[in-house]
Amino acid sequence: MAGLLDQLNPQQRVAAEITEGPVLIFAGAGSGKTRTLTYRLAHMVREKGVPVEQILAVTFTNKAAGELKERIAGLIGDEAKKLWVGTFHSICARILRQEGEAIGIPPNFTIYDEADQAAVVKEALSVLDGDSDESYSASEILNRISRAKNELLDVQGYRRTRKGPMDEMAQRVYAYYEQRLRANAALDFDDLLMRTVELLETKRSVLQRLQDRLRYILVDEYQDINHAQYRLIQLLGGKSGNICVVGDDDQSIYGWRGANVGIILAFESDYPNCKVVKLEQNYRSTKRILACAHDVIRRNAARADKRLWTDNHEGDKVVVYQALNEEEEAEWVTSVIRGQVNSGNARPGDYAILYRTNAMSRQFEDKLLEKGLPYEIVGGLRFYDRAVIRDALAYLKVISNPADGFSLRRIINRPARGIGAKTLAALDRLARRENITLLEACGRAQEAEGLTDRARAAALDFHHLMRRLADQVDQKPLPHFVRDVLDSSGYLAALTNSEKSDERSQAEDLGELITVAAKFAERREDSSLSAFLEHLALISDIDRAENLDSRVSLLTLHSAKGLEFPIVFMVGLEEEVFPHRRSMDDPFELEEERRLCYVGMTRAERMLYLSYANSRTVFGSRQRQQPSRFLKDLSPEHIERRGDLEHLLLPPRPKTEDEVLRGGPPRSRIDLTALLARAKENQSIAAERQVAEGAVAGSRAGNGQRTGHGGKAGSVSGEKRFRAGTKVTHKKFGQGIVVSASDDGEVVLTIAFPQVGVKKILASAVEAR
DNA sequence: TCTATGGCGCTTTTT
DNA sequence: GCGCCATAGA
Repeated sequence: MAGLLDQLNPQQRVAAEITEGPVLIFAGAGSGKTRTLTYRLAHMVREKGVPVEQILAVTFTNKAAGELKERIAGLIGDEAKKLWVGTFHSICARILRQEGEAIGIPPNFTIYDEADQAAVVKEALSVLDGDSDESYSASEILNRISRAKNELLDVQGYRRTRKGPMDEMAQRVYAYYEQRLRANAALDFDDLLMRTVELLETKRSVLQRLQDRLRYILVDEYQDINHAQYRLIQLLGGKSGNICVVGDDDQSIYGWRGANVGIILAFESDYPNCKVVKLEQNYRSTKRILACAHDVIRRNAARADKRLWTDNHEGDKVVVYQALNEEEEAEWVTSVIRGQVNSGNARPGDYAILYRTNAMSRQFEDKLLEKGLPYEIVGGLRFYDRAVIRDALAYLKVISNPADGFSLRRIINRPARGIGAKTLAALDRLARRENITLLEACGRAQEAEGLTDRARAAALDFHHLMRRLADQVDQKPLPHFVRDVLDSSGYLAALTNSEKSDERSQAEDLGELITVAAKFAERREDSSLSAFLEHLALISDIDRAENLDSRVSLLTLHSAKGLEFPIVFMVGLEEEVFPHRRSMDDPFELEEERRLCYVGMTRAERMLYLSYANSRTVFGSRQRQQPSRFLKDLSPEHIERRGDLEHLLLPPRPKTEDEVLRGGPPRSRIDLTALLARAKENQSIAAERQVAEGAVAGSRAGNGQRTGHGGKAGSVSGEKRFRAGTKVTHKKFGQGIVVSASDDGEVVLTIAFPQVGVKKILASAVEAR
């Protein structure tokens, strides 16, 4: 049998063969990185005799961890199960559950997510900043605390680095915040890393045990790690020195959350005896796609020296589409998809629509639904962010960790039990005075001062309820227990019996949570409540996505990292959208935006479409947009421009005196003849679509994956069939031409009026002529 | 104590 | 254009 590594190209092979000592692998986009790592690990186990349990692999997402494990299992079989693969956060959580007590962390600690963190910071601000008239934003402060923790700075350390009054306040909040988290036996995301480092730095025996056990360490996406993560790897790998890191500085896109590209660039000086391997052959994209991606990234100054190349086909030109507005952009994107799917050239699962911010997903979702295309949205309005779900989880968190007073506050009066702010304050005073938890204070409510008998009884009842539930936690399978909690707390009943339909739909969300618990219990060996809560805290949006292969994927550019799709649409390529407004005044952040653009483009295998809109609704008002600077970097010979509207604009006529005074129109006028031609183009697309809709009618309802979005029935445009190109008259704006029509229960037409501009108008307000 | 209303600020990106 | 928060009223 030929050696495992014969399956690799020469560079990949080198990367896989060097198993001892520090190794830095620069793996360009689409260079077969996962394949190389899979073979590397299989080779270590199979041919070098490395015991599987001595290997630790760190990936960026849980999904990537699962995939790596699966692929290795394909080469070495069941032994792969013993491999420890996970994200930094999940690995640290596991270490701290097992060993954290050595530094005072109880094993049942709760993980606070961003919303929990914000609640603590807000409390801190109201306590510390109560009388001052300066107000600081909680998110800004939180950001600073997070940065400090990523830099491994505790409150004292942070004090030394602080500069302005904001830091002064942040440092005071930080101190308060830490005290509250500890009192509630809670850790935030950053603590998972920081406190693991603290554990390893202060408890030598723990460090040694881990170093002896984990003799081979592999870190993926090394360009996106922060200082705490860097230190962690340094500690764990400190004895064996077998540290293999993989990354691509051109794909570093998490600087905003403390990641530091400098870390990967400094690896060679950190480990002077390290071997460096570059994987530069791309197997994913066409020559043209790579050329365009290179056009964008080459403008960044600080890059490691490398250049991606490919043997793949030249491919089609990259399409750059100029849309009228965001709605027409979505219309175009989805028409192209519909057309290609109908012609049998592609399946919905081949497509990804990538955007800069989650808020942009909406138009695309609407249009996909309208066209009967199945889709899956990654991220955005998250299931676990819904208030009901957070409440339900708060119950579970209190049961799992009775010290968690923040979660307790959330639920103590939900459903209403007559425990309001006043009662709570009295209980809180008692808890502080007696140095007990808030839950214990409920149990000793008779000692609290200034409470009515009714309030005391309510607090005692609540305490009794939580005690009873806590006693049952290990007696029943997880999904049963979750149901019991929701039942006996009265929470589920209160919603199920509600007269309000939105509350009944919340009850359904709770049902969904029970399903999630059931699935979790099915798949996991450890299906304890605390394992469940940890899982929920540490899975990412992308981990939850299950149907990216069979549906049109909608996701942010950030979420797309590490993925690939045959056909990619990058949308909203406009100044202030992408590059984002908040990045535009900082050259470093601009470089990161550019890398993000590069990451997006290199996701595409066969075909890449880039689009931008002339105008877009931002915060509810219409704005004129300029094409993104990234588009200007593309070589003309590799792109094909479509939908160009510039020539449609005529110079504005001079303002009348009256208009000057009122500051009113004119703006640029639109060339009606040219627009008509454009509208006809849309019309033929629309006609094509109607044929297509006939074919898929019936399979339309319930295509969308995201719950909570009411599915629309398949009406196309109401009784009056307005289509693109129809000439209409409006009593105020005069004559115009329909550009597109949409149906949200009411038919809304986008109409171009030569004198007035483009307006959205109810179909009922115009006459066809 | 709970609920309805209006004002205001806001969106990067996520483990 | 929407969701959160503060405020006022029942």
